[in-house]
Amino acid sequence: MAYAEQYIEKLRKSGLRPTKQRIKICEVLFDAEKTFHFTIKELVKIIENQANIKVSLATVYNTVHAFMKKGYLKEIPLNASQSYYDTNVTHHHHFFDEEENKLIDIHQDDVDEVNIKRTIPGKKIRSVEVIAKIVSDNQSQK
Amino acid sequence: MAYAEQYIEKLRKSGLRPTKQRIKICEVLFDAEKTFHFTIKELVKIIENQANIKVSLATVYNTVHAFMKKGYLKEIPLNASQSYYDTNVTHHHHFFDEEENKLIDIHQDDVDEVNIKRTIPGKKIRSVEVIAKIVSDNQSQK
DNA sequence: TCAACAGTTTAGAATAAATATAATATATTA
DNA sequence: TAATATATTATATTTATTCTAAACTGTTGA
Ligand SMILES: [Mn+2]
Ligand SMILES: [Mn+2]
Ligand SMILES: [Zn+2]
Ligand SMILES: [Zn+2]
Repeated sequence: MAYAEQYIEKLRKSGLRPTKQRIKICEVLFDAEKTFHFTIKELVKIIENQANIKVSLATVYNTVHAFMKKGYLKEIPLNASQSYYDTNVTHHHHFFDEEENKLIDIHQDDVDEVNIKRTIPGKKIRSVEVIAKIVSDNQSQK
Repeated sequence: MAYAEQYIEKLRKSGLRPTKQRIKICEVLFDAEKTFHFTIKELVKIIENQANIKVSLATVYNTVHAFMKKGYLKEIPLNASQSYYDTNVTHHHHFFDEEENKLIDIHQDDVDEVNIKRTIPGKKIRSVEVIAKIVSDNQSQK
């Protein structure tokens, strides 16, 4: 696996030693063809399914938090019952399908720059995120 | 209190009988000069402070949920550890001050209409919300 | 007016996400 | 490889939220 080097580097840059549990987590998170959104529970399930290695919840939480701090993962605030994470750390926005409970990326280029005319003294904007909630369009066709 | 009528109507429209606990909750939520953002814990504390009536957590949760369902309150997704609610149910956006953990309204007029060029087949957009995270601007003055 | 009923309140239990703990195990390094 | 620092894990704890079921209250129509 030629990717292992990259994972080890990501881990070290996150202040984490490369252990086999953490490298497994990296394989799931960063080896994917595409970026994806996940909850901790889903991540644990993926690891369990594709590995013969057991990783404790605590290790998963700690590793995910370290990657977030470093910017290798993003948290998407959606609802208060559970955290959603994103392996796509580029600046982008989201559709949230309220019926299927699923996040869909909207590329930055697909949203005109959000222009906020108001400012707060002494504060600067660090990030701007758009969440568009979508539902089935049951409009009868004209 | 001339407002009581309005509260009773709001409650009835939400499918709730007007009880003294629920009217108290209405007083806190809808009698304010201004709209505000709150967590359930904060709401319970406000009620405790300004009333000689005890309201259980379950009643607060149930009433808040009924008001949300009816559209008298909105939930603001911010982080997964706790729900934030908003008594401002008009279409608007938010700054989130990451240092003070505080939400600040951005009036709809202060944000140019968000133009999303991408669509999802069979789905329509129900709402679009912008959250701009802000931090102290420690830029040295030129 | 008031009994009967439907709906409400409440304390406490249950659930579930997230975090903390501390003993054991592993990675690093000299 | 020995010594040290760090990681892993099972388990406990914390906390937000929801559920439960018994006691209570608002409503309604006789
Ligand atoms: Mn929620
Ligand atoms: Mn929780
Ligand atoms: Zn995304
Ligand atoms: Zn608001």
